[in-house]
Amino acid sequence: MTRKTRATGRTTIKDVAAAAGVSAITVSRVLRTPERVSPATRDRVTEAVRALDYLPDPAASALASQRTATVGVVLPSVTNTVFRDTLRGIYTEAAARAVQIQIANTRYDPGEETRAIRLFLSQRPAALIVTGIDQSEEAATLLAEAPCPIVQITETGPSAHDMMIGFDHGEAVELATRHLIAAGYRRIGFLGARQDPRSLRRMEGFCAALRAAGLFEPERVLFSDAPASVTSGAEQLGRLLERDSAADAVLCNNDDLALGVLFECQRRGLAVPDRIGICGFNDFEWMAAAVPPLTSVSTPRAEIGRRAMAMIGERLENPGMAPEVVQLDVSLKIRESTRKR
Amino acid sequence: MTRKTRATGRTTIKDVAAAAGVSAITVSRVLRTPERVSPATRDRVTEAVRALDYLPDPAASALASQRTATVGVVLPSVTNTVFRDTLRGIYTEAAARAVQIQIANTRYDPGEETRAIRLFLSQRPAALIVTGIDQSEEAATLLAEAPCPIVQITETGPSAHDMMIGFDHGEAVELATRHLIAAGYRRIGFLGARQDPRSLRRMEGFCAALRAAGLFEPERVLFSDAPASVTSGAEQLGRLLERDSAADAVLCNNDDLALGVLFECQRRGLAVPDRIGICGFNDFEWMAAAVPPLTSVSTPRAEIGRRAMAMIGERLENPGMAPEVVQLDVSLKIRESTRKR
DNA sequence: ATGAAAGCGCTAACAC
DNA sequence: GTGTTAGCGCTTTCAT
Repeated sequence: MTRKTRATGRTTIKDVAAAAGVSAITVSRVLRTPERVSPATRDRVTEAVRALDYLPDPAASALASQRTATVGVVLPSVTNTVFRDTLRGIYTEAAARAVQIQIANTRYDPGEETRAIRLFLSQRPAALIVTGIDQSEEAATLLAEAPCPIVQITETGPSAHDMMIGFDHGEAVELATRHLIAAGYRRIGFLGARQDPRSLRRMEGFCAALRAAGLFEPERVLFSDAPASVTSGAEQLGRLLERDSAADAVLCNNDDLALGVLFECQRRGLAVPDRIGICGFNDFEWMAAAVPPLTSVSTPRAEIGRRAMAMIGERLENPGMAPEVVQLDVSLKIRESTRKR
Repeated sequence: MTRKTRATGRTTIKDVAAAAGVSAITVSRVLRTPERVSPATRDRVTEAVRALDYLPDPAASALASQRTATVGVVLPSVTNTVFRDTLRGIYTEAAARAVQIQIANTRYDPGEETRAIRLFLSQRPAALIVTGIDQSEEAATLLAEAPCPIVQITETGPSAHDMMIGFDHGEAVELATRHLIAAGYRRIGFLGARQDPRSLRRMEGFCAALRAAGLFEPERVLFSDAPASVTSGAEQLGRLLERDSAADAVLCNNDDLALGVLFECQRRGLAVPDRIGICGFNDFEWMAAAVPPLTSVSTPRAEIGRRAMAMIGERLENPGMAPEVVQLDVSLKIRESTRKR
């Protein structure tokens, strides 16, 4: 016995092959391309797989085929409700296909994003989903050369690496701002939290709409360093009113802030919508349930996740496909909080 | 040239070895156990790794070593804020260690949970994190025989598969219920959403506390089929008041429901806390910011994630370690919503 | 401290 | 439609 062997105790494809009286490659074919195997053989193999409770080793498969069934998802945050909804969409669609999801959390740091992309690519993912359009130069190069489908989500823009699905953040906020102006508000403030690229583009949409109406006033644009929260929304309303005690509406860069603003108005006895109008962004579930119901920009977060995954699925089935770039619509949910009398 | 080769274009450990003038195994050692390599060799190899921009192939490594650096996390939901916070804790701690996270979303289905555990185990994870203590018999067997550390999170209980970290859900709600009784409420309702095992144990804690005080009334216990939401909290308050128009407090099985109850009270002009007392569960950020601030049971969600990951790290470094079972404390945040005059 | 050889479990390539 | 053979890139084992 000079043979050395590293027995792992694992049930392997050879065990199944032996049990079914075929060769290993036939088992492999039954599992991956059953249509290329005769029905009789297929049944025997299937039965042996079940009898032995065989599960293929994904590492061996990845090594041999240079492919995995893992889709890497690069997100700036796993905490943020926005991405939570997108993730839900991704998981929903992934469940239908035989893919695994692996998430990298970059904490809004381009360096971490680049590292995550490198790491994912070293694992030969089936596809990659990355957030936004502001990758570092290095990351952009990696993505350009990547041998797998790439979907950029959340935002659309020029020069897609491959596929893209999202909406125009600046335009979405312009829409909301024009609504506030049309509703009769004149001294409108903007409350923002973390300044990621999409927040900034939303702020720009706000400024553009007000400038067009001759109502822009930079001191009414506030950003806090803290991540968005209900508490910080309340605080920021206070700061806005210190700067302009006659401010009559706020566009909140997200709904946590809007809820905080509502509470602060209740605390100070400021009537919503007559004294202060409130508009949020994202249309989280509580906006419609609040008293009064709060106007918000409804964003297709789950749909982005779902369709990103669906686009990947289609591409994997049909690699020749032209890369899609999908621009989704947002809709403004006008509710009582901006119905000034 | 009859040799057939499946050139992948990838930079491999052999390329690094050649560049550094050593053998492949030495490169492997520098990467995994640098202390066993002489400093001079180590430097040459490190330099070659950088020069060639070498990243090891995790699939090849997994196959050869029968190990991966992936920690599988089995969660009933990626949507629920509770698990979002736990995930944040897991990612926070994982960033410090060189592990990847892979999440399986079971949608509260024991069958899917079992399948997810089987699938993870077929990938030889570095460790597994599973939610709760109610695994199927099959899953329990798999976990018992698993060759890697296991942490059960969110809840503690008897017969841990291995390690455990969580808190006692029944006791947490008993605490809150006793507070409501002590605050002077007598006709207390319970509002619940999805009936997962932990929700049920919380409801039992509620019932136990009321029975002990002679105040239990089954018709004041409500569960909805819908997942927890602000909207459903508002609806359920309505249903509770239909059943008992003199109900004077609600214990909400989570904070989304509590927020909905607050809004419904505002809508109906029911004074909080004097006409209706409100207590939530989890202490989400908005509870303290609401008007009035809402009492809630603060649960250590992020800490559970963080420490679960930390326990895994310690165990991987020191496999002899005795399995820890950690029971964390919850604390009741008493706020104005239960300060009846 | 370093290396040679073998093998982890699977699939690509080619043959029949 | 099925099988043979080699090899994916790494690490284990054993030797020096």
